[in-house]
Amino acid sequence: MVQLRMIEAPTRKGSDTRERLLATAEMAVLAKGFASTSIEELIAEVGITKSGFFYHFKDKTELARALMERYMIHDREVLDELFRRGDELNDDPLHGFLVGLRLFAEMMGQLPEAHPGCLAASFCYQDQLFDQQIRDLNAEALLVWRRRFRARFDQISERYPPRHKVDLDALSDMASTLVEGGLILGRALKDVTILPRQILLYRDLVRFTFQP
Amino acid sequence: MVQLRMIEAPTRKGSDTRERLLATAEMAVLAKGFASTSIEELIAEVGITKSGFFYHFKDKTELARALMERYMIHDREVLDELFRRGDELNDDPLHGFLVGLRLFAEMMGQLPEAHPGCLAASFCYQDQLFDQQIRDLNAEALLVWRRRFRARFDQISERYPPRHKVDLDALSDMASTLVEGGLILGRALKDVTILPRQILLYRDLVRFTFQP
DNA sequence: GGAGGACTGCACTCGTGGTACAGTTGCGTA
DNA sequence: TACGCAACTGTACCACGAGTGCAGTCCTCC
Repeated sequence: MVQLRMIEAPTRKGSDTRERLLATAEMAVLAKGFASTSIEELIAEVGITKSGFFYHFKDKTELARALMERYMIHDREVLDELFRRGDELNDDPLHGFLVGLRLFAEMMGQLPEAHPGCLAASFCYQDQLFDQQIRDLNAEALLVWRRRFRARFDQISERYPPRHKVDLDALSDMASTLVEGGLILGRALKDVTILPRQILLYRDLVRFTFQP
Repeated sequence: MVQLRMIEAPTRKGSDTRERLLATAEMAVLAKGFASTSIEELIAEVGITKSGFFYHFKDKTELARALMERYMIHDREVLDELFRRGDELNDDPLHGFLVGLRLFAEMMGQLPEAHPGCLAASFCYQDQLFDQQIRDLNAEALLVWRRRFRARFDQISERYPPRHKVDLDALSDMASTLVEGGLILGRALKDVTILPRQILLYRDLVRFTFQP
């Protein structure tokens, strides 16, 4: 997936047109939805012609797929950051994770104005517009979160056996659930504090669950 | 808001055309988004002409507003049900609430196939299509949840003072956050068990927070 | 029997996605 | 220095769906 960008990056005099199209499109899609994002507005913003657009994407569907792939790469970086920064401050899997969650909450609170939102959610509520391949990418983007959190909870469970029976898959999914839901509430209520506060509550739940 | 339906209900030979348009539109909007829901498909499904549609709604924006109003009425009924059924089985505010959450989880799990989704979330990710009035309705729909849950947590706190400092507004928002996020995950992963399991985890968090 | 609610029928305009394809520009390489 | 190719531009075109406007019809209740 990363290689995709390696193929087009070193060509010619840079040519970041494709990237600029994708960045512009992502903003527009999160604000109005995919269907209402017109090719005309994208090319006007980026400063190319319609033919230029269809040079980069054979049709609008391919734009959607490229958006999703780009989003997944970025998403993965955010996840890596979450786990890495906590762990480098703390060797213990539980406490490193708790530190990571706190940093994650801070990060989500420091975004400029209302967070733009999540492409996966946007696509999910318009999934009939897309083909199965894109829906699969969307599902995969969420499964990545589940697997990452689940692996961590398994690790934590070894050192800190949970005091009660816990649905660890649900606890793993709760992270993305709260992010998706928190972004929606944050946007609708124009309150950037909602998402970080949800994450801190999640942190409490994780602590209650594992800490002796 | 309820009166709106009283005005049109008793006229003529029933005439449920408007309601059928709204029901059809809601399904379509949740599947494809508002912009991609064509008036043509709605009238084809309901069996009227385009003129008939514009007799009921002066334009598409008014359809959006009517959808939102209809959704809020239904939403409120769901909320009432959640609190009422728990309380009629149990006088204690905490335990009544915990019972209500369990019933709510069961209700969400027994929906036919994948849950259709939430209009508020769909509209939120397409909010630039709508005017301020509709965005305000959308925010209000979410605030209703916050107020209802917050009032209940205040009530519970009196009898069961929380053991740690808790962000009660965040805990209240967590309900709608988990529902919104859970619907997204449930849809994207085609797994109806996700949402009920999130609600049960929420129930655990509430129990841990208040129960001595 | 007439008023009005609930439509139908028709004839438009306009914006946008999408197609097709020929032409242009400028950098890297042989 | 000529060639090739990436990265576009320009033009012309089609189909479809939102939305407008308005005259006409049918049925029911008073």
